[in-house]
Amino acid sequence: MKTRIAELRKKHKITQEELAMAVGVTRQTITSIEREKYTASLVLAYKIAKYFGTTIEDIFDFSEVEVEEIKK
Amino acid sequence: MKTRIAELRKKHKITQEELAMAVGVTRQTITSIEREKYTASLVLAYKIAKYFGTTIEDIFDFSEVEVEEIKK
DNA sequence: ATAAAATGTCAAGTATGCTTTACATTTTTT
DNA sequence: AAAAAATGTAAAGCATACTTGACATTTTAT
Repeated sequence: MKTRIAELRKKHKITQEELAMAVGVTRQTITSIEREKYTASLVLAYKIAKYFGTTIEDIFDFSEVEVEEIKK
Repeated sequence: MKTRIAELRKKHKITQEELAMAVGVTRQTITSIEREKYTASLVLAYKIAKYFGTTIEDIFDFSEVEVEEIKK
């Protein structure tokens, strides 16, 4: 899954290590998520979003996720 | 993790089975998430949120998640 | 140009998010 | 009250999200 993590890190001039420490994971986890090796868990996604002061949907790209909506 | 899934299901009068089918998981997965047996994955959380026409943060309760914020 | 820092990669191991199957229990409908 | 529908539970298995350790490669600083 594409994310805006690397972009936000560069904008704020922080390393993967610094972000990793702030959100409680290893630097390799941040690398893997940025490189789309795997998708962040819900809790980690939230922590990253809050760290950058925004929402999960603003950082993680769900455009390829197909969704149904409830009928009213 | 607490969620508002059961509440929204009741409000809209749909069963766990119906929600499960709509978001592409088994009925037992919905049960497990409602009963807090485990936390939904990011993609599933998004699908459920979109199904009910709202945001992840509105359905899943992150109040117990500790977060750091970037220093400006 | 060299050294240091940051990032990428790999592999093995652990934990968690799901699936499947089956039955129990509760709730709703008849 | 009985039957049907909905939900709860358990266990085993699979896939994925992470951790750890180590080294390679790239980027940045000197």
